Amino acid sequence: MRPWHPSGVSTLLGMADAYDPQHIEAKWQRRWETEGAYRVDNDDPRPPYYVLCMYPYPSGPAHQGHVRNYTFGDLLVRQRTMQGYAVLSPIGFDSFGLPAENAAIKTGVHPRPFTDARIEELKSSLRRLGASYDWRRELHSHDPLYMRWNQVIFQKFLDAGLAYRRNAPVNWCPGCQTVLANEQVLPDGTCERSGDLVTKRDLEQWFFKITTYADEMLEALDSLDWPERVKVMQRNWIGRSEGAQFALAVEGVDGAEIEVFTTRPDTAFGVTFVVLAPEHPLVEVITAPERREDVEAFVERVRGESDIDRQSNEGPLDKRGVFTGAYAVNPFNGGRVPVYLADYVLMTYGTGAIMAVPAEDQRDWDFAKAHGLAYLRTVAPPPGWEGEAYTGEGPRINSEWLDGITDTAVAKQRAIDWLVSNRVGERKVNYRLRDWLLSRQRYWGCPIPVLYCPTDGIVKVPEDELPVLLPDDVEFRPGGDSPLRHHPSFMEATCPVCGGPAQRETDTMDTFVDSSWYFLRFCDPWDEGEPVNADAALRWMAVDQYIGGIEHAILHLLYARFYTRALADRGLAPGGIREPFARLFTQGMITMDGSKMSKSKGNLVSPEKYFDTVGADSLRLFHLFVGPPGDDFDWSDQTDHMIEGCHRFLGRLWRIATGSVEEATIVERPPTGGDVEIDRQVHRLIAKVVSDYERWSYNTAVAACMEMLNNLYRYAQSAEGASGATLDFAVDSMLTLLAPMVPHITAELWERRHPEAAPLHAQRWPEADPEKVKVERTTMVVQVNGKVRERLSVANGVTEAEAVELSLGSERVVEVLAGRTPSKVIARPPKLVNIVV
RNA sequence: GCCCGGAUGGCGGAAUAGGCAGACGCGAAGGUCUCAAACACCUUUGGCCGUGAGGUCGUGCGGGUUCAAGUCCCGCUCCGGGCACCA
Repeated sequence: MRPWHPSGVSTLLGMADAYDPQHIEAKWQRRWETEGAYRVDNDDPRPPYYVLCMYPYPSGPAHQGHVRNYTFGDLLVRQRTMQGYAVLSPIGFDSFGLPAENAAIKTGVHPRPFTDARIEELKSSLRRLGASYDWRRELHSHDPLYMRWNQVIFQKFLDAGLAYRRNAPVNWCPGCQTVLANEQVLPDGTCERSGDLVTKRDLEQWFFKITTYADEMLEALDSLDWPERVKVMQRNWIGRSEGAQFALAVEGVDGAEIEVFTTRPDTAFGVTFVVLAPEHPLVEVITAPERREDVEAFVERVRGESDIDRQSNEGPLDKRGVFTGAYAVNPFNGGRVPVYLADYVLMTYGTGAIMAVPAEDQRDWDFAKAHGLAYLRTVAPPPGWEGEAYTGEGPRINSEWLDGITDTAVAKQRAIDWLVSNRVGERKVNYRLRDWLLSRQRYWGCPIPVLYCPTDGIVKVPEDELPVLLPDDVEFRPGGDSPLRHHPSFMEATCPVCGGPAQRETDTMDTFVDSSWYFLRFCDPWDEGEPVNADAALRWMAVDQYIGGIEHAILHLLYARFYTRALADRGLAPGGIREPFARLFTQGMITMDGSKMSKSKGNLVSPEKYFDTVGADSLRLFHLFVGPPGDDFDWSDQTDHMIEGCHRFLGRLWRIATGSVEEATIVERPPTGGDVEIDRQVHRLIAKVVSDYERWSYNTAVAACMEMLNNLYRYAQSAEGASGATLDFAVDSMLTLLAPMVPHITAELWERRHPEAAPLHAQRWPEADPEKVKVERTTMVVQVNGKVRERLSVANGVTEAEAVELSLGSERVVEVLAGRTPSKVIARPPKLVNIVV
């Protein structure tokens, strides 16, 4: 059916059925899937493009945050496909994790069927949204095959020393009944998941040596096309600091040396005391007998403090430290300085001991003051300085061979040179980043594939026995102790080395392990010989566009960067692949009354009811239109109205594309000025939408389409009527531009208009004719003293002289000037002339 | 404390390179169609003054640069995020 009556003047009311989103959305979803429209093979000849949204934790039907995330991703998939790329668009589910296990404890339903049901619900939502994936590549982290590779990789890391086990003070969440990585503890000392106060425990735990890559990951950040704030967060988290490390001998204690790390070796002549962390192993060795009682009481008190107490820099400083009675010798000048303990010195950073220079460090100053300790300036403050510690630039003093040097960098270098040549110290770089604690004392995760043998120690489960699966016949009890610890047939094993009885590891892996390499597996999820197929990875990696929430700025994104490198260096992925995600986009959160939507708050707004009423296209359009994709959006009473507004727009699109606009007049005629103007507007629209898509400005792209549609209605309803050819070109162009945003309605309308042509998703992305994008005439603003007084229509190529002449000659300007002579005229043809009097 | 980001009508937001502030949408008011409603459509919609033409003020606050500032500079306020005894 051709939409416009082919001859003469006609009114086309009631020629077509009304817009019925439910019907057409189901139809096209079915068709895309049976056709495999978004399947892509690894030998596809088109240029590759990899789009990935962070795979979701399956918590049931989608919420608005999912809708937003997957709409952005789907838009890009569809647009790049129309642009001629082979687009890899996989999806999977981050299906291990605590909520399923907590549900099991509460209801008795095993996590596996529980999780599988939630996955089906979420998949149904994604399908109803119209998101286009290569479903053949679907991946679940709890799939035995994926678990197997997870375990193989773990063992390779173990062989390489990248995974290791040690006893360490670790973060324990009483709510989750498990340990947490540092990254999972919020700044206020609570668990990022449960909100419970995290405590410290000494436990044997598994770690990944992420610190090996600290420097490389820090440096490579510069090369990533990521939001600057995410890069800043990662830089801070890695926390590189350069300095020196050296030892101070302890007076009267043979062999006892205190290693300190400092970023200011240039101030070492000003050391007036040394401070150890209360947990420092030397404390017992060096404490003087007469100080023992006080020191032990102090250590005991600090041990009982939570991390938060310890890190809150309140409380009187004289109570936060204690004298050990020992003295250390400063190698720089032989100075004898007292050794203190203080709770603010952390055993986990640097060497657990610091040299204190009160004159150049405010903390040390405060501590010195509270304990009546001396200070010695080694950097001369400027004249008239009345402050306390001075951390600025100035000439060195009281520092023997450093005296007179003003440049801090030079002084540091000299100090380090001195340390090295005298063999008392070295240059040293320290990081805030700690190794990644990956073991979890929970059931619903990937088992760590090792055994403990009384004779052979830690032994890998033989590869042909992998994966170590989770037993199903387990009992979930309140209190949260891992059911694996109460499952004899799981725990009892045979040592593959000696054949004797061994005990199986009952800890499972942090679920962030699963998500640290899934994007590599997607490249070839069928490979049965190795976790990552090298050819496929070389073809698709890195992910060209990764899309997800800002909440993963550190956790997931840092772990994935580590894993990619670690796999590459172990030969498990091509060595050239260092960075997993070339471009990252972090979309804003959907909030309600300013706080995050969540099941527990009961403020979820289900997308399902919109699918059932206005349809997925209207909801998608709303999420694209409502504001910049990177900004948060607060859901409110008004939101439904805005969604209806988007639905209204689609209704108008439907009517104009099916030729059922009231009082529209369509004519066949040689092009008039009005026809040409509409044609030019369409080309400008194409150019705008294309550039808006590239700069993540979907809201303005939608606005431009709405404006165009308004113009088309005015055009079609005008007295002169619309040219059928012009209108057809305009409508077809709009359908193409809108296809990535609202795929169902556009596909349906395209099919109705062009039943014999290829479907819309197989059409080429339009290109604007640069000649037609150019503007011929512009409205030039004429200002007098910076105030707009007149608008003149001028040719685009108007010269400066012409523009000035036109402006000064305009009736209105003459009137406003009222005889005054301009002192200055600024002309910026063809946009603006400003006359100054 | 340090580092990022932000503040524009009643609301969400636009202004991409210093050059027409408020695009587009929502809401509101009035109207057309209808027996009525729904749908749809039309008009108005930053404040103040003015019947009108028009004038004037206006982008968190105070200064500045410029012919011209939401945009640049200096100094603040408030909101959001990150880091924080890290030696």
